[in-house]
Order: sequence, then C-alpha cells, then structure tokens
Amino acid sequence: MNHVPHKTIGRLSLYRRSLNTLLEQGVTSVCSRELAQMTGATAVQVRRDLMAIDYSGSPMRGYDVARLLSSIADLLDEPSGQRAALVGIGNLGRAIITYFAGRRPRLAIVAAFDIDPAKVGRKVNGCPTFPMQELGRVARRECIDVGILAVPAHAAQEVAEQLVEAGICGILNFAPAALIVPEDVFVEDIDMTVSLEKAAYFARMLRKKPGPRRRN
Amino acid sequence: MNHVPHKTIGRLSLYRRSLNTLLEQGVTSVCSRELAQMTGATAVQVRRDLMAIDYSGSPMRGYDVARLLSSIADLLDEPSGQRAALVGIGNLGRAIITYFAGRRPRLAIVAAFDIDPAKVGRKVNGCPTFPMQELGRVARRECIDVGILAVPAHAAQEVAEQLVEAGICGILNFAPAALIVPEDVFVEDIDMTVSLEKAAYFARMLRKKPGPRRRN
DNA sequence: TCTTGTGAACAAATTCACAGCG
DNA sequence: CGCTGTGAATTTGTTCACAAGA
Repeated sequence: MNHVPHKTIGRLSLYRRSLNTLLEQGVTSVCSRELAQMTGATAVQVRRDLMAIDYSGSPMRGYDVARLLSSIADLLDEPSGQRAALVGIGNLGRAIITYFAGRRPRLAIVAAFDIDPAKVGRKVNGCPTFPMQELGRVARRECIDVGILAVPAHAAQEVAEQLVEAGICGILNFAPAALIVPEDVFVEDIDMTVSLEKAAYFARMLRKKPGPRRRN
Repeated sequence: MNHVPHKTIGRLSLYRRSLNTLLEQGVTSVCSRELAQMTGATAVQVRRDLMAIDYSGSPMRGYDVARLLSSIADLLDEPSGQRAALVGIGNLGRAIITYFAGRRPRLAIVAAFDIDPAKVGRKVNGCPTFPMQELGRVARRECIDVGILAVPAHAAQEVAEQLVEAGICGILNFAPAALIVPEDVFVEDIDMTVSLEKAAYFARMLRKKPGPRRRN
C-alpha cells in the first residue's frame, strides 16, 4: 500500500457503505462487478482500488465482505476515533449535525460553534454548542482535527483561520468561498451552487442530444 | 467552443461568482492570476478554461469583467431560465431551499415535494410544497428539468425514477445511494459522508507528514 | 515588463485486453 | 468457464515553457 490515489479514498468510502449493507443482509462475499454496480463504479475500478490497498480476493469467489470491510476501516479510520467540530449553527449547520448524528461512530461531530450567543448553550440533536470564543479550548480538549464550515461566505476565511489556529488540519467547507490555508491543512469543498449549476448545464445538454455520459 | 470539459464547467461557475463580486466592487478588468487566486485555481487553468469557451482577453489588461460574465452566462444559463424541484422536505431539504432562495434568478427551486402529507401545503421560504403524487403534473406545468434529491437512501432510487418519469434530465443527489438512471439523465452526487471521511483521512495524513497537497 | 494564448510535456485516472487461477 | 490481477494503451486534466502583443 504505497500511495492511495485521491479518488480511490472517496470510492473506498462508498464501497464500505455498500459492504455494510451486504453484511447486514448476511452476504459473505461479493465480486467486483456487483460492488461496482452498487456504488456506480466499474468492475475494473473496484479491482484497481482494492489493489491500491493491497487487498486480494479469490478468483471465482470474489471478495470476503467482512475481511474487506476491515481492510477499508484500517485505512480510513483512526482506531482511537476522530472527532469533528461544526461552525455555523444555521439551517444548514443544523441539518448537517442531524445528518451525521449517530451515523459513523468512529467519526462524530462532538461540538458546534456559532458567533451568535443566542444560538449556543443548548444541544442540537445531542451535540453541545459553544460560542466561537471557546473554539480553541474545546477543540484541544476534545482532540478535534476536522472542522466543518457552514458559515456565510463572508465569514468563511476568518473562521477557517480560527480552525487552523485551533489545530484542525482537515476542513469540510460548505461555504461558497475559496479558503486560503497553510498547505498542511486539507480542504474538501462542497459547493452546492456549483453542483446545481453543473446539474442544470448537463441537463440542458442532455435534453438536446445524447452526447456526454452521466455521473462525475 | 467545440467541447467544454466537465471540470471546466464547475470552475466557470466559480469564476462567475468571483466576477460578480468584482463587478459589485466596480472592478472592470481582471487578470488570470487574480481570478485564479479568488477561486482556488491556477492562472493557467483559468486561461485554459476561458480558451475552452473561446473567450479572449487582452495582453497586459486581462479580461473585461462584464463581458466575461456575459460569456459565461451564455454557456451556463438557459436564457429563458431553468427551474428545479426538490424532493424531501426534511432538515436537509429545508436547508437547501433556504440556501438557494433568491440566490440565482436564472435557476430557482420552484417547487418542493414530500411523501408525508403533514409536510406539504404551506410554503417553505417562499417555495410551494406538494405531495409526491403531484410531481408529474407540477413538473410538467412548471417546465422543471432539474431535480434535487434530499430523501433517505432507501427512497432515493424510487424517487429518482419518478423524477425521470416526470421528464427531469438532471439530478442533484444528496442521498447516500448510487442512482441508476437512463443514460440521457445526468446525476451529480453530493455525498456528505464521503466528503467528511475524505477530509478526516487527509487530515490524519497531514497531521503526520506534509505529503500530498490540499484541495481536490 | 507584464500580460495572454498555446504547443508540448507531464501526471492522473480510466479502460482495454489478457494471463492465470480454481 | 467466471473470476481476479495487472501491464499497456488511452483518455482526461494539469503544468511547463515560451512566443507574441501592448
């Protein structure tokens, strides 16, 4: 397992989700074609991705669901668990907290922050909320290393700097702004406007002529 | 403008956002390096993207903000406007409606749907809501061609089929499920779990050694 | 000297094609 | 056979390096 390509990481997360479904159903093995279909990938992609993490299946039988799951977990999960903090308790922030609540035990949102004192104090879906000033203290106390940014664009850069200051080294950015961060901090952007405009553009293209392919 | 690459579409949307900011500030021209910095791209990328849409700047002065904006709009916007419908009026669905409310006049969410009769009837942030049964009728009446899926994973495939049935040809999918759709329908996935796991993984990598680069 | 525009080199990601195993 | 694993080819996306214009 020398180096795992960027996109492979994303797909491994998808594979894991499907493998968990299979596990619940009592399915014990799966072949690349099936896993591909469940995740929207191709069979070769699945095999290449598993090659990247040095996982081997067996010809004719495919991959062992439970063993593969634990190989993926070895790569994606920190054994001691990882904690995330969310900043921006607006509509979107609350929806995000609710979305993740109890979903992944090894990666939980353990605190939320907001500038507005009126929004903090009580819990949101079990997640304690704090005023911005306490970000540094709480982040260090809870060993938080991922920050989720759900603040308006104009505040994003400033908050990102506070997150970095608080020792966070991964940011999931929902704000429509390009963050400037030190290069030892990773930023993953979710830009709903860009995604919607993309969907709209390709919808328009496809309504006319069946040219390019869907997805990605 | 023969063929515009997939990723270029996404970046054009980003450029537009920044150009609008510049326009408001009264800035009339911008060079590739500045636009790159504002959007997290590189200067060459900007120039290549603009090449792809046959837009030319002038040496030494750069690009004319207003003219470039209108070139991008020519590509991304349907002159008559495009309409989107959202399905799933939960926390996330409501947050999405609020997020987009009044943001892009040429691309608005004009209707929302839910299976639960208790959730429909009144408006959510100005957006009328309907029971699922009316999807087909409303979609056709309003000429909707983009669907936003904010339903639980187990309902995603069924709802996607209903969207396709209603004539939608672009889907923005927030549900953690791989949709199977006809190939003349475009799907753009926003998978918050995958994105968060990616951020967590690379955060972990970066905490150790300054190896890979941030962003995408 | 700053810019843009772009061929050419490069890198990343995907797909093809097929060897090899049970 | 039907499956995995993988070199090789291909496609896609990015960066380099530099000509040319103002």
